[in-house]
Amino acid sequence: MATHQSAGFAALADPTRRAVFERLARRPLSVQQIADGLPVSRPAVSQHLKVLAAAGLVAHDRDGTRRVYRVDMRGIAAMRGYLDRFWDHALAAFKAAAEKEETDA
Amino acid sequence: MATHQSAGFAALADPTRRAVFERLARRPLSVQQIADGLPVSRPAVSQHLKVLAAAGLVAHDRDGTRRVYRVDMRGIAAMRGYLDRFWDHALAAFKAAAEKEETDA
DNA sequence: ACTTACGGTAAGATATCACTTACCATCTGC
DNA sequence: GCAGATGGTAAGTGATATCTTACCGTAAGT
Repeated sequence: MATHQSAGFAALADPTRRAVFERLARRPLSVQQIADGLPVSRPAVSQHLKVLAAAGLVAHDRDGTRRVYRVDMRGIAAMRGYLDRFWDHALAAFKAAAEKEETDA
Repeated sequence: MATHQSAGFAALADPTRRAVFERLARRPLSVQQIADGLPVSRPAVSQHLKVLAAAGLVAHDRDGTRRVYRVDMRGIAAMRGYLDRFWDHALAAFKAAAEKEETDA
């Protein structure tokens, strides 16, 4: 999973798909409800949800024929973990460089 | 910048480009050095670096005719900030749901 | 059983992306 | 000034992504 990061970043790279994700973050919605709020067709929304689900960023519950989608924390956690690694590393390198600068001066 | 998140996610969505970024995280490298360690041509690396730079994920210093690229913390910070918003929100919603579940039971 | 609402999937068109080779500009050292 | 090294950019190509319409399956209500 740690080597599979493409899915998450690719999922949030598309503006329409990120809009879907952001709306689900506000509150769970059905497919139709998402489509109503966006300038794309319902099948397009279904396809976006498929990509988001594959990245672990959304999940859904059934309610009759409806599917209520919601954000899935696991995907967010994976992406945060990936970025945190580089953040920590870059921060450590920055601090080391700053201290070296100070010692040299 | 906060509404311009596509650049960062799109930049890290491509496996080759993410490989470039990860190598720069280990240590600063010239364009040629990056290309030597990857199965793509040097111009391809230049193009990837352009995308990463536009997303604020890398920067470079001059050393004669060479350009030594390094990671730029600002881009990482922006992406972390974006994800953290959703993380905090999802975590709060999860806790609220868990407590409600407990109250109902 | 029939109708309606909901939503996933297929097929196809257009746009965008990542890569290549070719070319050009800049800086260094002789 | 010349030669070599370094790297950005242009043009073209093949692959991929996103969208559309059309179609099909499933669940609920009458």
